[in-house]
Amino acid sequence: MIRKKVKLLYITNDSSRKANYKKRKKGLMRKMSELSTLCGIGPCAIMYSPYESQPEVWPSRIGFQQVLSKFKMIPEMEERKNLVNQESFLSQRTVKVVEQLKKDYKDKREKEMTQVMFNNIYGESSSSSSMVALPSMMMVMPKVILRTGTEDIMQLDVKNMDPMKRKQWIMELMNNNNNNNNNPQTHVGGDEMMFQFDDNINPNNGH
Amino acid sequence: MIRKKVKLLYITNDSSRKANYKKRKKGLMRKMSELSTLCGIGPCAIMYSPYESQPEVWPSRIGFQQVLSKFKMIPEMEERKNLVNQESFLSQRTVKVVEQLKKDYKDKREKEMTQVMFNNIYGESSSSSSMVALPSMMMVMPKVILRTGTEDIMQLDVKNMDPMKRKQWIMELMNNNNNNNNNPQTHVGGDEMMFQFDDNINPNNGH
DNA sequence: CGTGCTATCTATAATGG
DNA sequence: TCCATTATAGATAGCAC
Repeated sequence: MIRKKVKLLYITNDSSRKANYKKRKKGLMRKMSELSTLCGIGPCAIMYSPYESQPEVWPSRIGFQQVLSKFKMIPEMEERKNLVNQESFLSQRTVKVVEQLKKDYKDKREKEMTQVMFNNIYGESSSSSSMVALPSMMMVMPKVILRTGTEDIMQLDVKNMDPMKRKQWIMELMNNNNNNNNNPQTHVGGDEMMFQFDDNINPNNGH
Repeated sequence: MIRKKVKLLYITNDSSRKANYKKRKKGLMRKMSELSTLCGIGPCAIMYSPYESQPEVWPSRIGFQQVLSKFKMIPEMEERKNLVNQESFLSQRTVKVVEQLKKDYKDKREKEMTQVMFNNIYGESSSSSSMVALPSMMMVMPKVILRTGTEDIMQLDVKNMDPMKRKQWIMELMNNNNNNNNNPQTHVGGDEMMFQFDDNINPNNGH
């Protein structure tokens, strides 16, 4: 019998927490199953817990694999471009630079990452050290991922970047946090670039 | 008002199915969030649907990757540290710096990301653009994620980074590929830094 | 199409075995 | 520790707009 409404806090009691976990996991899996049936979609989930040696995977490792294989690490570039612009997460200048980089590397990166992810996950059982089994393309380092928003991820391969672009990008990165004023203008002067960003975003959607 | 208990069958009516999907997806995400909070675990889910151009991913693409990384390969942090060294993904110096940064920001970042994702998901219903409803902390840019291996992700908040560390890190990043020799010295010249990159990486792991 | 409502169904907190 | 119970909190189907 429920005595109180849920307090959304970490359950400190070990056994209580575990019991709660098992109950809710069951409910969660049922919900996923229902959603799958009702709407004909293929959701999947993973849960790691200290209570089980193996991660909970739904609908199954096979189903999981199938869904994952579709997973694209990089969303539509066009959509993101607009988003970045509209919300002014980056200055126009940065957007310009980054967009160019994205255009250059998008397809290549997508394919590589998807493939690597796939291999990475399913190479597990056959090798005790999967890292060394990774495709050689993953050996080139570093990669940099720039988050421009919650879901807005850009993967930039610094190594394979054009030298000029790389320099540009890095300068952008380094100067990004220097200023809090509202001047969106970017002073670009070759090797002496100054970038100014506005950290105070004012979404213009009225809420 | 509910008129009948759910018939667990595929909903043939398109709009009804979509409406059902959205409602249940929201509920599912909430349940996951609750489970995450209550039990301190890191579940993740991905949903493909014809209703959205992008797959729904929870807690985020980043979180998704992080959980996936556990699912598959990443042994322990210590092992990875050695692995990185052994395979010369990064110079000794870079490893050192990066490890320190990870220690400094890991926990903070994780908590923020989880919270932000939760808000993002649940701000959805009250706003046509959930992105702008994100806590202001997400507005600070950029974040940099350094991939030191397939799944080895470090999230560094460049803006909030200590100035010295930021500089250090960035210099490391920029100089990472300069030398395959063992000279850890980095030429740092304040505002007049020189950037050099060596595009020909030769991982010494033999393949 | 989406949002809000609410009667009704479902999940589950606390308990007992 | 696990399973069963049960009353209450929470999720949501159908409808109005």
